[in-house]
Amino acid sequence: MRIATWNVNSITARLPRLLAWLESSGTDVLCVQETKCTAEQFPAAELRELGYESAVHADGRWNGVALISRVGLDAVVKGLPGGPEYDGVQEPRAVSALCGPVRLWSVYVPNGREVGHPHYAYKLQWLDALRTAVAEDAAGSLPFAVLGDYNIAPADDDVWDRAVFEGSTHVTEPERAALAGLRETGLVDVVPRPLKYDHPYTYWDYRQLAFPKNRGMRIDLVYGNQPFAAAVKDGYVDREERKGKGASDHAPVVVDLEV
DNA sequence: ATGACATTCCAGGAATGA
Repeated sequence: MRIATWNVNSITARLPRLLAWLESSGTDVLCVQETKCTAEQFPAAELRELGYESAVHADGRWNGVALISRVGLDAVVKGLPGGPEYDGVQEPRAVSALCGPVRLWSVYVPNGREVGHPHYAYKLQWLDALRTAVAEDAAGSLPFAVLGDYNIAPADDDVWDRAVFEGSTHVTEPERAALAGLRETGLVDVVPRPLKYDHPYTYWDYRQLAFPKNRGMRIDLVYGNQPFAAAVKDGYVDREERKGKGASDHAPVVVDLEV
């Protein structure tokens, strides 16, 4: 069973690439972030033609998450239970479902903008709510994983130049402590292998030739519980999908399971 | 360097991203 997570940066803009990639990669379940569409605009019909069902949690131009599966999509949960509000609304940043033998979450963790910004406090609150929401399944005996754009580089080695990120979000101690808190529930960081160079970066800025210079970050993560991690046979970052015109600024992270 | 680049909504420019 092949599962993957990919921040597509607009599923509408990425649709031709998404459909082609689903077929060429043979992905069974894809966790999507930043759909940037309403639920009505989501391309469920095009995906159904390829044999995939969709669970969508989206409300407009920002955020939006989905699960796309051809191996079942049951017991769908939309939204983060107990999640905080930003500017009075619960943004669509989490969706969960049972996909065949494994329960998966697709999450889009708030960016945080700047250290000290209200969005940064919101990011930490959101991660705390995520920990509470997944704790029971994380400690359970069924395979379970939380995949998505965490907007945090777990270690200094996960950014191309630590000095460049000094004092900015994505690398601060409180953000990394929130990730450690998630791991304390029983989740482990399933680190993919890079297909080129020596760091499994998953994001490269569109500007200043960041991708060809491999100035990237590893911020798209697969956090699985012990039964999930034990079933992992392989994992890699599909950097080929970051190439060329019309690419997202994130590459898919692919994980193969033997379940 | 109030940037770069891409996307959305909406009609030139703001908002967001990391």
